[in-house]
Amino acid sequence: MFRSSGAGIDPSRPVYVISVAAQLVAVHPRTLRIYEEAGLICPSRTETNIRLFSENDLRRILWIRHLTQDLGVNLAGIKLLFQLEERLGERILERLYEEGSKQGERERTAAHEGGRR
Amino acid sequence: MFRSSGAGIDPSRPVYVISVAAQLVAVHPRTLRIYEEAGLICPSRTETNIRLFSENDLRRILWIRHLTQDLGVNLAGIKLLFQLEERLGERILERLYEEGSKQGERERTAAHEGGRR
DNA sequence: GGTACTTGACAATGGTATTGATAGGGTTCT
DNA sequence: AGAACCCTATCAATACCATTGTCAAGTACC
Repeated sequence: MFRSSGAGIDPSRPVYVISVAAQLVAVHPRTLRIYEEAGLICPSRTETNIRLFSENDLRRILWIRHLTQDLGVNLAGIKLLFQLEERLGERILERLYEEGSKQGERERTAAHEGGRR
Repeated sequence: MFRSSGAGIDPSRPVYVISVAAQLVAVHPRTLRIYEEAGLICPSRTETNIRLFSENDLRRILWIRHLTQDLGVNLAGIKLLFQLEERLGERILERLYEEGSKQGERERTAAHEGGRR
């Protein structure tokens, strides 16, 4: 049962070069390089130094986008959150996501576009 | 029943008006009001609506200053961290503080075990 | 009554996030 | 080989955020 989402079954497998990855998450390639400089993502590299992003990388990037665009957190804050998550060894951010989503629904039952890509 | 002298035996007791509190933490009173608007602090009020800050409030403010000035986290990120701490019911931020302070002194102890409970 | 507090508004300064363009050079594919 | 993409690095424009500052009209405390 393989998903239609282009998933090559292994979400940690590096497959997308930066231009493709940037399109998939709808940001500028420049932005992805900035995220990497900030230590928020760490895409694989080919032997010739070309970045390759996995599905996990993309999910992490979408997380960053959610935190920056929807919640207004800056990159320093996100880095701290990621460090925290690593230290605690928990998916603390998922709770925040749920709560964040609930906050959005609370005011009105917005017709909310579930998964976009 | 008098608590012995003024040093603030009860850290939750609201005692400082905004001008004094601002001096104690070396910020502008305007900044403290902004923190309150952002939901980062919640000082007590007198019956006539005057803000009164406790020692705990001051400690929290110093925390905010550390996160913003030293780590570059913005208020949205701090709010998220505080919410997170509340949800988890732990002093997760203290670990970050220790790690933040250790950043200058580490390189020595390779093992980063630490007392996890 | 004078000093300090309240909220609210407006603004200046400096920093961040994002996108964009550019330059010089390497990689991949046809 | 050539086209198209990648690399790093730099400069810049836009828009927003954080902090400080002030000014106004109103209330509280001594």
